[in-house]
Amino acid sequence: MNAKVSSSTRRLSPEDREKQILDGAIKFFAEKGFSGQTRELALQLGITQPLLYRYFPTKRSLIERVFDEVYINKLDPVWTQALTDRSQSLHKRLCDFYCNYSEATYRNEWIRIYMFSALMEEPLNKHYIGLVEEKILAPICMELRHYCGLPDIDMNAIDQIELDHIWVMHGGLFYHAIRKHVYRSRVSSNFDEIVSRAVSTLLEGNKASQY
Amino acid sequence: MNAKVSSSTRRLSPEDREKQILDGAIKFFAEKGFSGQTRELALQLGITQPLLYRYFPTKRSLIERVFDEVYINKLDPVWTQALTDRSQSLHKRLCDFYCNYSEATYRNEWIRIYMFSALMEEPLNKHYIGLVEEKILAPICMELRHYCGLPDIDMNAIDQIELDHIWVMHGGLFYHAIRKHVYRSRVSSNFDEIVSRAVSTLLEGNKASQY
DNA sequence: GTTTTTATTTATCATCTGATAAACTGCGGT
DNA sequence: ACCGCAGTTTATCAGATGATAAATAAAAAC
Repeated sequence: MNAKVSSSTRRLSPEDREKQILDGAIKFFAEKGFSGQTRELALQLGITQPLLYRYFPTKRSLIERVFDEVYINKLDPVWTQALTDRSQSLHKRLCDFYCNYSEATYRNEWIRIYMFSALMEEPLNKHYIGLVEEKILAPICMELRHYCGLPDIDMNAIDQIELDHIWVMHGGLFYHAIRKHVYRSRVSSNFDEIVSRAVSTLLEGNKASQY
Repeated sequence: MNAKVSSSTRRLSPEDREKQILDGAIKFFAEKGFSGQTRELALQLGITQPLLYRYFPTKRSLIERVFDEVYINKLDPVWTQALTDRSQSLHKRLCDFYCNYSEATYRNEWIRIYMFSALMEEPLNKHYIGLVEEKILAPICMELRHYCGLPDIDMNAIDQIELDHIWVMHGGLFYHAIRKHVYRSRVSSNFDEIVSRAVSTLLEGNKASQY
């Protein structure tokens, strides 16, 4: 009558099983947070709980593999280089950048694990913030100055207020992803349009205001 | 030699003890999240764990009291009314509003508990978002239209794109608080200045771009 | 086809954790 | 000074939870 159900209890190669566990763990911890229990994760994977410990010595080690997997190479140097390529209009550069960037990072698992890890004081977060300020926000500050006809000065001279001003747009766009994946609100699906308006507002607003 | 240490084991009136537990629970859960343990909370309060259960029948009930305590009456109707008072400049109205609003809500416990509860799918969050859109963002949309010389139309006609555009500034300012209290980054302490710049950028940027 | 290897499961441990009951102790009333 | 009420603690339970060891079974080796 019931042929042995194909999927669940199949024997996998270690590589496949490890990958399956890791992928499942990403989804699982993104949903439940890191206090989610190993038994529930195993159930969701269709395996027994002790099998997890064949591939990962501790729950903590699995969580750290999750971090590695989710946050490696998501910030492509090509995008950040393109930010400073003045042969394109700044509007286009910023729109292109945020479309690429959001594609890679404004994803359900990425956003939720990021917020969980930040609340839990995981070092991951502080490291990433430093990267964002250095590779994205500071360059945007410089380009915005140039766009507004202000003198270029040394990168080091970018002060906290100026950085925080750019953070408002950057954070505002990031917050769109928070609303979608953390709050699970209904948000406009046309993110490109949101980006385009935010960028226009930033550029025209700053040109008009001239701090 | 050791006089009985004064503070810890003092007998309190039920009202005082309940308040002490509630206040302690707010700080505790804001820090550790709702998976924080009752024994650790009790230790932090300088009382024993079973005493918690004299004042709150379950851990869950304590958490719900924490929600009540942190989120009641933090959105003063006076502020939102002031948003639409056209005898003041829109710039001043928005700055005043965000200074008041941030004073009340961009606090460590508020922000952290809010993010924890959102990740945990607590209904608190969705309720609050609805309030923000209705009482804050939609009115701002209307005022911004007026400021840009666009025709006032029915509130219902505000579409998702328009709302999401305002969300970028609102979320960007909120994100400043996330950076401070969740990421624990160094942020500029002069929040009024950040608000003023963000508001100017929004107003001038939209006037210049005219969607 | 038998043996060997190893992926997977069953059974189990030690500790943690929310919750309860009984014992204890400080304070007010008489 | 004694008694009784009520705030607090000690002792403890039952189920949960991360982790381990032994048993099982499926694939590989011969």
